[in-house]
Amino acid sequence: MDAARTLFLRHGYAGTTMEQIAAAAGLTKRTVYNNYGGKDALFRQIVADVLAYAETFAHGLHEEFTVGVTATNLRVTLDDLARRLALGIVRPEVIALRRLLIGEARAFPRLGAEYFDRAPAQVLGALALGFAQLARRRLLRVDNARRAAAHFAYLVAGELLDRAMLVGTIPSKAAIIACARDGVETFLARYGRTGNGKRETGNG
Amino acid sequence: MDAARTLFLRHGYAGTTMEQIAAAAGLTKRTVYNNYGGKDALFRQIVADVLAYAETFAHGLHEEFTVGVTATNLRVTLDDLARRLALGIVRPEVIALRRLLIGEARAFPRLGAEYFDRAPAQVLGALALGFAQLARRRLLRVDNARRAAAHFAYLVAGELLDRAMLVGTIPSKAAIIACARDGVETFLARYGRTGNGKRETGNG
DNA sequence: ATAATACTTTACCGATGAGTGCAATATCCA
DNA sequence: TGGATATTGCACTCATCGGTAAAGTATTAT
Repeated sequence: MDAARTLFLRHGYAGTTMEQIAAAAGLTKRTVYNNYGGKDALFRQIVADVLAYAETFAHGLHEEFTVGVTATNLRVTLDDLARRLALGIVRPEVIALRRLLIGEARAFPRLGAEYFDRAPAQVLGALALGFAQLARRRLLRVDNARRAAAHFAYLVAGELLDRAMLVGTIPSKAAIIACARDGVETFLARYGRTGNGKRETGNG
Repeated sequence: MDAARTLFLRHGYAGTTMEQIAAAAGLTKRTVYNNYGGKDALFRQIVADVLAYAETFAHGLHEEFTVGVTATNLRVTLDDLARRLALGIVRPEVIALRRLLIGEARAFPRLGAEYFDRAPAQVLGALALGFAQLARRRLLRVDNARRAAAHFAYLVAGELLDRAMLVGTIPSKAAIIACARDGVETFLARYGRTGNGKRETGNG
C-alpha cells in the first residue's frame, strides 16, 4: 500500500504499472492481484486512505482556534491559523493528490467530489464554525460565516494553490507566509471589528 | 483542428484516439498524420491556439476598466468586472482546459506553466495595472497592486474555481454572481477609500 | 507429519492504440 | 490533357499493460 500510494502520487495512475507496484512492495504482481483485486480497487482504497488522513488535517484546524482568543490576540491567532492553512494546502503530497484526482477524473468521476467534501469543505466548515463563534463573542463581524470562511481560505491560499496546481512547483515558505499574513489583513479589513485591523472601514 | 480540440477537451488526451479525430474531421488517420505530424504535435498546437484565445480574454478585461471610473461608479464598475471575471473563469471550456493540462502535466510538463503565464497571470497583471491607476487617482488605497489583484481574483472566483476543478460541475450563474459581488465587498473593505465600501450587510 | 493457505515464477492472452508503407485514387492547377 | 499534390484504404508493426493460468515453493497451524 505504501509503495502503491507513493507511486500513484508520483507517477499518476496510468503512469504506474502493477509490476512497478509489486516490485516496490517486494511482492509479485500475482500476489498484489490476490490481495487487492486489481488496479482500480487498489487505487480507490489508497485514495480512501489518503482522504481519511486529509480529513484529520481539516479537523485539526478547529482545535485551539476559538478557545483563548481575545480581542488582543485575535490577529496573531488568525495569522497562525492562516499560516498553518496555507502551508498545509500547498504541501507537495496535497498538490500531487489533487492533480492526481483531477487527472483521473474521467476514470474515477466520484473521487474528486469525494475529496472536495472531505477535505476543502471540511476546512471551510471548521472555519465557518470558528468564525461564527468569534462573531457571537463580538470579536468578528460576520454576517455569512460560510462565505467568510471561503474568503479567508482563498485569500490566504488561492493564488498559491492555483499556481501550484498548474505549474507544479511549490512556492517558498517565505512566500506562503507572506500570502497568509496579507490575506488575514484583507480578511480583517472586512470581518474584523473596528480596532482589530490596521485600519478601520467606514461602518455605514 | 476543431474536431481535435473538441475531442481533447471532452475526452482528454489519452481518451482521444487519432482515429476518432480523423473520423470527426471527415479525414483519414493517414491524412492527419501527414498534416499534423503525430498526436503530440497536434495536441501542442491545439493548446497553443487555445492559449492565444485565452490571452485575448485576459487583455479584454483591461478595456473599459479604468476609463470613466469615478468615486460614485467605482463599486458598480468593480462588480461588473468581478462578474465578468468569475463568469469567464468557470466557463466549461476553461475548466476543461485546466483539467486537461493538469491531467497531462506529466506528458507535457511545460504546458501548465505556459497556461498560467498566458491566462491567469495576464489577468492578474491587467488587474494590477488597473488597480494601480485607480490608486493613483485616489479611488483605491492599494499598497501592493499585484497582491491586490490576487486578492480580487481569488476572492471573486477562488472557491468556485477550486470546486469546479475538483468536482467538475459548473456552479449556477446566480451563485457566480453572488460570489462576485461578495468578493468585491471584501475587496473594497480593504482597498476601498473610506466611503466606498459602505454596505457590509445584506449580502446575497 | 500433514494439510491448508499464501506466495512465487514464468509464461501467456487480449485489447488497445500510435504510427508506417504503399499502392490506388481523387483533386487541383496550368 | 497532363502532371503534381493531397487523400484514401488497408494491412501491418510495435509496444504497453492489465489480467490470468498453472504449477511449484514457502509458511503455518494442528
